[in-house]
Amino acid sequence: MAAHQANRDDNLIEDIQSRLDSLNKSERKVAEAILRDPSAATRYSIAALARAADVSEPTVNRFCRGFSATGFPDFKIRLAQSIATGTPYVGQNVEPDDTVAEFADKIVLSTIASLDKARQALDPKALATAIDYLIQAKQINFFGMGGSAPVALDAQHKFFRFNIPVMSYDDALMQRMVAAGSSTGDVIVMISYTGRTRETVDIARIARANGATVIGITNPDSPLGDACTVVLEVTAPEDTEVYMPMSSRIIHLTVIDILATGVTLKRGADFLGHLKKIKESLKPTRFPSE
Amino acid sequence: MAAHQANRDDNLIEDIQSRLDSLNKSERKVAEAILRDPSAATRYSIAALARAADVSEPTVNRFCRGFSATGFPDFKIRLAQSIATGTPYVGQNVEPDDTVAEFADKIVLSTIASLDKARQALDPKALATAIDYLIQAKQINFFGMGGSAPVALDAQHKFFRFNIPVMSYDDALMQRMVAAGSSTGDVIVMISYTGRTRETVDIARIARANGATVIGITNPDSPLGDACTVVLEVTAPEDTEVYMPMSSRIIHLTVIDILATGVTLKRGADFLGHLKKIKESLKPTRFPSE
DNA sequence: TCAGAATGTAGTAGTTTTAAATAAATAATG
DNA sequence: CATTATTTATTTAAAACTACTACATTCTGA
Repeated sequence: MAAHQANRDDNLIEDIQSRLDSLNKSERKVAEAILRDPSAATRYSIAALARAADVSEPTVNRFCRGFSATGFPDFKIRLAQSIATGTPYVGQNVEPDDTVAEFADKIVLSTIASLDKARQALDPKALATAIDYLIQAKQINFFGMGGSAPVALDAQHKFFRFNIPVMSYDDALMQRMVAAGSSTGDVIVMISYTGRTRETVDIARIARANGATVIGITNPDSPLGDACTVVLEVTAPEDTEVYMPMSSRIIHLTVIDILATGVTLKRGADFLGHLKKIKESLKPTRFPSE
Repeated sequence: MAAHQANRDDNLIEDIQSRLDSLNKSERKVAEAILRDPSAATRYSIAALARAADVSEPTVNRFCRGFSATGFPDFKIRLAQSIATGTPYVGQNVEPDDTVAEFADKIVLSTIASLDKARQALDPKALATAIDYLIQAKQINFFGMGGSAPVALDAQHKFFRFNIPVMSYDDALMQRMVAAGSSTGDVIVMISYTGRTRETVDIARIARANGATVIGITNPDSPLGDACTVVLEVTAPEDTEVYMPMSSRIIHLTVIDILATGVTLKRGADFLGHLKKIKESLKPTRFPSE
């Protein structure tokens, strides 16, 4: 039952952009006027927007209905909602001559936007299944290579506090060895943005052949996705322009947070005491909080 | 008349909550009606909201102006904007009996909220300074202990692609040794959530005594903050209830992204070719993207 | 030229805002 | 302590504005 309910708060601005081609002359003028400065558009009256787009008021109204709003005010509300998440810099990439303040904003906002997308795409059922496996695990291993290695390490840190044997590996050889030596009751969490690294897929297959449970934090339509027991799909943004993984890792980390929280909750309240003890063990190493 | 002002894109819902006490009877009724279901409030007309709050229309209008809106429609827009970021679960923590879907949403939304806060708090000037130091660095070292170790590792991965000698250390002893062996032209980036770990502060002092530049990604009002050449302040949320660092790491990573992007941009366009080459070198290890 | 779609005009219904009037609350005075 | 004055809060009612509907006009392509 994937059945993710009605994409209520889907991003309106992106919607407008993607439908730009299929609009007729006047409506495109409206679309362009809005995209020129979306946040200003939320403050316009229908008359003001009509003037800005150089069309008549009913055209604006028709445009709004075209995006399944009941009318102009409703459209403005939806536009406003999509702005907070949907970035003031409408899906704009970092430009070479941006100021520091500008590109810093762009980066943070695009990260926020991808988190929001991930939120809508995450499947609670798959998460619940993954959490169940983790709770019952005899031993947990996090595998991540390259850019995903830090994510795996982070997961290790988090789960270490749970008193379960947990390790992370960033090296294909070690991963292969661990996978080969695994058995029923072991859980291996594989973190990969593309899900297309050959080694990774091999390793997942080996682990499963040995009876281990493999949880994938990756793209669901990938060879790795197919090889996993459960896939936590992370259809992350493309990150195409910049040649570095950016938001994907952050989404992966957030998924780790969710898993860790799920385990904590399911373990029950007494367990919180254990976490507190660990936290307090760190106190002597710190300066007092003035 | 309260001296509240110009908190432009500060979270309106939080604002309303925090000012609840300082409102008079009727206006509080309005506030409560809105908080009862903020997203419904965005769809109400002034008459409907007045009825829901059991007051007259002008009262609602005055209420809106009290929150520095020009009127009711403007207020609704701002409310709508703050809903996207400002979480449906208005500042709520994860509860033991939340469903998976619920707490997953809460975690993602609170992460989004802290990113947005961080965005407003980040100082572009400090960022620019840090980027300048990084560009001129002979060598870069990222130091992070415990929960910040993965962040340091991630930074190493990112900066490795820049062709600068870069390392990361998660171990206090190694950090101390590297700091002791550092000299002018070396840049050390210290990542710490609290900025109060004794060791960390020591290490920063040693490094500076040797002429190295120390960039701190940490709390600015901390001993570590004082010991740094530049501080990138990250007044992260408290994460108090759950005994694990959550959003703080993510903000740290985002700051790393910003620094890396800044370095890329300042290095100029020809440098993008270099990044592309690295990316392409990974192709043979992958399954084709069908 | 004509059908059909697209766009615009003008009037109407609906909503918000303003301004003046009333009610409530607080302070001051006998 | 009661009564009145004064301020503050709230509403009623009218004015201003905004968005919507129905119809007229203008385009477009056959």
